[in-house]
Amino acid sequence: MANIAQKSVDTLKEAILSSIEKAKASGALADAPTPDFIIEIPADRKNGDLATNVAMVCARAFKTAPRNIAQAIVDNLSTDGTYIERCEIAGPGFINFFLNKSYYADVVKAIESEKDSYGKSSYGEGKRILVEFVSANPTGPMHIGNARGGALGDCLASVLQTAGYDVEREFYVNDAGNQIEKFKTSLEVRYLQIYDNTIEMPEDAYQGADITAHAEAFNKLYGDKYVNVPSEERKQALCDYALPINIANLKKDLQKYRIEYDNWFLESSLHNSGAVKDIIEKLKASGHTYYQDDALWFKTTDFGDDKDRVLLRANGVPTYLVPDIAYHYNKLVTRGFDTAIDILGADHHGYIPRIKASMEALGVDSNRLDIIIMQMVRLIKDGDVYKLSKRSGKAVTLSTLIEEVPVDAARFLFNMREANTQMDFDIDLAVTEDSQNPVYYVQYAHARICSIIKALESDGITPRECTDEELALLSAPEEKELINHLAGYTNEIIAAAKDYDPTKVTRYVLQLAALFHKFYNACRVKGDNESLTQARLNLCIATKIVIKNVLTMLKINAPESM
RNA sequence: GCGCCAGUAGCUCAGCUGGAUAGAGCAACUGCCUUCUAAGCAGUAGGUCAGGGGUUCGAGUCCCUUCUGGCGCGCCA
Repeated sequence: MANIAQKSVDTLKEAILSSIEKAKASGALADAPTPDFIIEIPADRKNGDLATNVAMVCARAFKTAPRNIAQAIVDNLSTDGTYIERCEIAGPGFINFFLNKSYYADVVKAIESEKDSYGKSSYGEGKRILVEFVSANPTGPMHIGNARGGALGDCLASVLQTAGYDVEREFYVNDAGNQIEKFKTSLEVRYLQIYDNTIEMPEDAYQGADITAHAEAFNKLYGDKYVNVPSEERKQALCDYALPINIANLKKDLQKYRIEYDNWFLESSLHNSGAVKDIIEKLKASGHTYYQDDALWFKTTDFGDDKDRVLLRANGVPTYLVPDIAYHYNKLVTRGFDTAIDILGADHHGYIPRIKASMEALGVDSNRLDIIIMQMVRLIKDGDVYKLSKRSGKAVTLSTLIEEVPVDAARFLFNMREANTQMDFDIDLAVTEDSQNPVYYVQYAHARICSIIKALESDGITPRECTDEELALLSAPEEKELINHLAGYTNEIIAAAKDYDPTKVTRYVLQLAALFHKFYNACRVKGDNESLTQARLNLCIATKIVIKNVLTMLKINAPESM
């Protein structure tokens, strides 16, 4: 798990620090504490491969002009043990550093020796993280927002795994509570309507065609057997029939979308085990509850929420909040995950303070619960907006989406936009098989590399290990930039894990593909110089490994030919 | 009214804890295949970073304010 890019920064930082100490000892710099400074990769390569602002941030502490400090640091700098070839002072006092040839050689060698593992790190220290995402109601099909949440959640889980966390993926099945009651009532009405068409469907019931289909299928199996039994018995029979089918369909659709969960956690299990009742007692014991108007209230205002929330209605029935609290308690305490991540739609953002308050009341550090809010998606087709409405019954479902759009494209496009920005998903773009579609741009780079390797092979040129001197031949700007970008992969994964933002990785691989295409056009692999050909071939292979690793992580195909 | 998210090129969006001349892609225009995949590359053009204040060596980035858009503000989930 070599991270050459990080090593180049770390060794440089040490060298700078000891240079400053040397300068202080000789009196060239004032003997004051050194403030924290950064080493960054400049946007413009003319400003070096690495640059530091150390001289500027020290100006005040050392009471010296930045450029003079920079000069003192450079004068005392020893680059032994670093990847630095030379440096220069520029602008208001930046020190710019240029990497030496062994840096580039080491990067290529590290990728080729680590192969599938390149990019992995131990950043997460094996901490256990539970990522809960989609968790769509089992009362109906999933919609387009679930497609975004699915792609983001699944890829976030993969990123965290790659960064060294112990990750589990989970789907929370709301198979209890009010939604299910509504589901039962809707099924009942549709079933009874088969025998008596004067019965009316309540306005707030599920109007979708899937409910009617369930009722008809149920009727085929049982006929009028459940027409003249008590309502409760009828509803239960209908639900026992339809709910498992719905859950199976959720699983099937998500599998097609390449999402496999470690756990399907049933809300009903929390009721059956008594966990829901327990949690009410625990909350009462915490002293943050009170009775008013016959209802039991949770004083979330004690924890900064803007109003208190009802736990038990006046009729004694718990609100959704109670099983939800029990569920999160189960994640963080019963099962002992270090961190739990929920991915929720923007319409649930008001929910964050109350659920965090509940953890605090129960003595659980609410920082262990991270909630990612995902803004809404609009579906665009033929330049028009497809309005999403679960009510209308003509909502665009996840399964329709992946019938129309290749899964590769859907997963890639949903992973291009950060979760907290609104997004338009353009169906026409997703099905386009040309350069407008970014997923093909990346896949094309991979296929192109495979093709080069094959072409060389048929000319009798097979890849072999290169010496450092041979790899040092990779000195064209296009080659250096490509290698630099390859070197940054591990840190990119770590940054994505740190920010819970898998979309960084998508943009990373897009940039990688662009740099490869530039390299391809500027530098011919096959040539008269055998050493150079081999060095470039090795660079191609390293690039191929990284593209493949990213796409595999995102569960997108990396085709050998296109 | 209050809260959350956003406003950057014609369009879709990057811009990491403040750093050097604000970047990509698409669309438009001009070039590049007798040699490894032209689903590619090179170049041109395109900007008051929504408006206004402030903080400092330095602000797209931080603070205040106004405007615009999305989403919330239930004993629904």
